[in-house]
Amino acid sequence: MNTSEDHGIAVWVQIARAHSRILNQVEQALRQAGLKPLGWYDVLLELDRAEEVGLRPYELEEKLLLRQYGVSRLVDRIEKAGYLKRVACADDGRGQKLIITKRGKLARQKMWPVYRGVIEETLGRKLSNTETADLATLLEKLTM
Amino acid sequence: MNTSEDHGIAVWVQIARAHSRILNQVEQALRQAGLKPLGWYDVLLELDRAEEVGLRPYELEEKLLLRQYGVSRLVDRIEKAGYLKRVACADDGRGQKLIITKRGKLARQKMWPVYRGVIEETLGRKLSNTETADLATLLEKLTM
DNA sequence: TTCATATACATGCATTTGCATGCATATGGT
DNA sequence: ACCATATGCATGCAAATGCATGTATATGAA
Repeated sequence: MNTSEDHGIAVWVQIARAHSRILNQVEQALRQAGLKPLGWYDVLLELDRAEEVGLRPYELEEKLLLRQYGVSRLVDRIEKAGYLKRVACADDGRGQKLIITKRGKLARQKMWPVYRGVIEETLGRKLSNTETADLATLLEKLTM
Repeated sequence: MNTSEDHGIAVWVQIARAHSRILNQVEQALRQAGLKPLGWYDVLLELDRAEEVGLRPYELEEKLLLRQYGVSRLVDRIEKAGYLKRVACADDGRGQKLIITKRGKLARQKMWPVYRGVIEETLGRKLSNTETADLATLLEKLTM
């Protein structure tokens, strides 16, 4: 009931507001550019980083904080678009490797400037470089 | 392409991660307690603050950053649960006033300690009081 | 080896969301 | 008063999501 605890709620409320605003802007910009939703970008980025080795669905789940069934079906859609391929996993008969395709890399490359543009514009308008850096530091502590 | 811009993306990524984690925790806690989702709380809080005067749906839309159809249907559900009533608007034939009921107030009161508990625990574990206050200040600048 | 349990992933079904559109009243110009 | 346009809210339909459960392989203990 003291001051610091009240700040806790304030932090959460602001996180939720910031998240909502920024996400809306990004999704709208992607949509207007005829591109895929942000979730696709996240997956493609991780797969791109993983190179030809690929990632297991459960790894994606952990990295992106998604639910198991969420990954399963998101991957379905991205696969149908031809942006990734599912390959049976050599050392685990239950599993599979997700590997980005050429077209997937292309798609991610097209999304990046739109995505980045919105973020920089949104944040740049509101915060100085120092404030942005400070904010990043504090948020990292929070999500560690 | 400079350092400050990279922080911008970092800030966004951390906001998204923090949001995801915290929201999951809150929703899970509410669910386990047999309570309604967080969206219901937000609506009930605003209506509670508005007292017997109530709020127009479009005001809720602005306050909570929801879409028009989102409000329309969320209000449908909350109304069906008996937590609010829709009243034709006196000075605008198109509109209506949303007014919280006794049961709605009760429902919000039950949700609050669960909600608050998760937030305080989640944030308290990771940040000092000073850091929490600083974070609140920076985020407020961002969402202003 | 055999069995119990855990892990990886998929899926049926209900609920929620997004998008586009519809309907009714309000408002401002003529 | 009349019309064009704007505002407030609802809703049909398709897509996405949540939850529970199913199937198959893996792992470890006996």
